This record gives sequence, C-alpha cells and structure tokens, in this order.
Amino acid sequence: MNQQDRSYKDKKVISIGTVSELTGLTLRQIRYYEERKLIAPYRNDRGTRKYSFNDIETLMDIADKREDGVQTTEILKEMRLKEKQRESEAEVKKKMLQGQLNAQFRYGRGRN
Amino acid sequence: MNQQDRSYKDKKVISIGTVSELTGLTLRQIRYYEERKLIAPYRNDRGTRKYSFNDIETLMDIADKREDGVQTTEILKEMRLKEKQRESEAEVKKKMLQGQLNAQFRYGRGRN
DNA sequence: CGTGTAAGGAATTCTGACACG
DNA sequence: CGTGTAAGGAATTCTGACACG
Repeated sequence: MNQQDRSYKDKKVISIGTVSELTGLTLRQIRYYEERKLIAPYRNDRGTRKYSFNDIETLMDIADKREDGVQTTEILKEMRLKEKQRESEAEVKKKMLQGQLNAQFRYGRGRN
Repeated sequence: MNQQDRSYKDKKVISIGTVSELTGLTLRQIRYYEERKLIAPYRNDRGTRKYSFNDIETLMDIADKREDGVQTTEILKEMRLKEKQRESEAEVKKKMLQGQLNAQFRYGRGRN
C-alpha cells in the first residue's frame, strides 16, 4: 500500500453510528473498547468521535476475539505483541536493504 | 491501486459536516453540487448523505474550477469528458494486453 | 446561477450513572 | 468484566423557501 492509500485508511473521518453499522457492534461496545485503550478515535472540536477504516478493521478483530471469550485485557496484550512483531520485521527488512546497498557499493567501486 | 485500497476510497461513509471541514465548502454548496449532478452521495436509512474520499477529491476539483469562474454545467461536461477519456485508455490497454497474449501464444506454439 | 439564511423537526452523539451477572 | 438502558443537553442534518445579484 502506498502513501496515498494509507492516508485513506488512516484518516479518522467516520462517526460512531456508521462504525456501528459497519462492524455490527453497539455504540456502548465501541466506546467501551476505547475506554480499554483498544482503539483511539480522533475527537473533533465538539468532542465527537471520528474513526478510520483501520479502526473499523481493528474493531472487527476485537469482535471476533470477544466472541471467543477473550477479555479486553488479553486482546490489548495481543495487539501490542503484534505491533512489536511488525516493528521487528521492519527492522529486518531495513537491515537487508542496507546490506544489499553496501554490497552494490563495493561491487561498483571494484569495477572502476 | 489494488481492489482493497479502492474499497476505502470509494466507500461512502463520511457525513456532510466532515466533508465541509475537509473541503472548505459550505453545506449549502455541497448539497447544491449534488443537485447539479456533480456528485452522488449515498443516502442511509434516515436519508443522511454519506460521501467517499473520492467524492471529496471531486469536490476539491469543483472548488478550484468554481474559483476560476467555471459554471457547474461546464464542470459537469468536463467531468463526463474525462470519464470517456479514461474509458478509451482502458480500452487501449486491454487491446495491447490482448495483442501480447496472442503473440505469446503463437510463439509458444512455434516452439513445439 | 450560485449561495446565504431562518425555520421546524427528526435523528445523533456525549457523559455519568445505575443495573445485572 | 462487559454491556444495556434511561436522562438531559448540545450539535447535526434534512427539506423547502425566500433573498440577492
């Protein structure tokens, strides 16, 4: 996904009623998951919550796990773990790219 | 942009107040451009308008043209023309791809 | 033509709280 | 713990219409 596309997915512009329709969750549930730090909607001037498509996907994941009886505390831990995993992966990729650049640089110099 | 990303851009989930903030247009203007067929928001059960990110981009284009004094009728014509151009381009691409496939097929047969 | 505005009604969202299990 | 609900207030959105230039 490129930069442009991310901006759509991350932009917090959807109000809670629409999120409720899209996820099948009640307003109460959506607000409660925020209280438990599982999501962090933006608040506009008037204090109205605004959600992103990303938030909606997170909420659908939460709904699945809650159906399996997983508590919000556990879900929060899982989410934090996943986040760390993503960071590590990004780190590995960065290092691999760095290694390739170094190799290419040495190769280029050798031919001159 | 892949299928998944398109769904974010095209999904009509943003209410008119947010669209107003994002585009700088007044509610009156946004509704009027709909009346002139420049945009077509979705209406939910209660008749509330819902817009997509695509609609927002269209509205920003409209705003620019209106500032240049272009009338809504002209803008509509321009939009329809662009649409036809996009269709032609898609047609050309389709034909080029078809040609390549044919060539490949003949080439493959020749070697057997 | 394009936009502002006042009008009245209906639906939305917010918070804090009590209830239940 | 997770969710429902009633409560009261504030802001949103809708339509049809009159106004102006």
